Amino acid sequence: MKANAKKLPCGRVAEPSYVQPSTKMLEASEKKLQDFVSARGLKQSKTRWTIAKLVLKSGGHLDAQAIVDLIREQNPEIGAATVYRNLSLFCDAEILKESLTDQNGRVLYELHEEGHHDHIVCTDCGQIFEFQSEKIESLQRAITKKMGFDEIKHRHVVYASCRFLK
Amino acid sequence: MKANAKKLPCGRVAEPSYVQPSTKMLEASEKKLQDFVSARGLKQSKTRWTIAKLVLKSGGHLDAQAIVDLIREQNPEIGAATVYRNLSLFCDAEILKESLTDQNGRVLYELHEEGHHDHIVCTDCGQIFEFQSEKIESLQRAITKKMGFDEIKHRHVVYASCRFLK
DNA sequence: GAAGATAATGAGAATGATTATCATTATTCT
DNA sequence: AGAATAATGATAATCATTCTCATTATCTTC
Repeated sequence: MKANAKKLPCGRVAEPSYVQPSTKMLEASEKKLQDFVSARGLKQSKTRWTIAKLVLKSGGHLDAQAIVDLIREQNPEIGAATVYRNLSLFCDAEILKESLTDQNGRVLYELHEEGHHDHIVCTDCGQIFEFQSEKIESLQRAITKKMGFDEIKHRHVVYASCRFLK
Repeated sequence: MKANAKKLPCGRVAEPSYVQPSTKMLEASEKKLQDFVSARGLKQSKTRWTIAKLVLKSGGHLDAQAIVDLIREQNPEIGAATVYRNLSLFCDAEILKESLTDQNGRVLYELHEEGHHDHIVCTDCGQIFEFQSEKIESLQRAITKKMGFDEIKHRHVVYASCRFLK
């Protein structure tokens, strides 16, 4: 069983392509945020860094509410509005992105990494898994182009079950 | 230019695969709703049919609010809550389904037709286009299966622009 | 076709997530 | 240190959706 494979509630093993962000990745994101703040003439804020570090460390795939809870659990003095404000700023800074919606239609945030991937949302255990397929991507690009569009982004989410019984 | 092709705001022509629902389709949906109501021991309601007919005729790709507006424009006496209640019921009855989210994350309803298709949302003109690719579908099924999941449904949405200038 | 049972409705209250407001605090620059 | 202003926290406002409840409409049975 690979290092990042996960034992599912059903007993089977799936291997989420998602991996805990590396130190390198974290540092790159922090630098990106740093640069963004400088470029816009914003100020350094202790609170913002507290939020950023926790969000990055969490690895993403959380909705706004879950992030608010995560932050406030350890920092009850930080207001919910501030968390929302910073999530929005993090997306502008491209260290986070809103890239899929869960079963309930809530947007999930994830780390803004290079390289595109799509998602599988497990409707039983709620976990998010990732998959990549260059074939699918290129087919999709070809179709989109043929129809006269310039693709900006896409969301390809499979809702699937890892039921106990087949 | 084909019958159902649309001239886009940018001047180019795209051909939405979506076609105004046929009489046959509408009748099938109405029968389905009829059967659903009977099977559940619900009652015939004039209001419900008013809503159903307008929604089906609209062809879908509208969010809940837009549907509420559509109904109330012609039937101000119908309450918003009733529209919501019926949209939910229509999904249970499988004459409608929630099958994609627009740029703003709002769920769009569309007619529950046989045969799956994916969507392109134009970020300029807001129109919804459909595409089908058996190749993409089968690749996706294979990947999902290999990862140990049973696919329930998927949402594959391309957000794309038909800008005036390339 | 009246009576009783109950589904359906409309109005408005309640909810829940997100955004806006505003006075206060923190940061940066000079 | 002082001025300028970004950032914050608390809370009000907003907005879509859901819930409540009294009333109305529909269906069944006789």
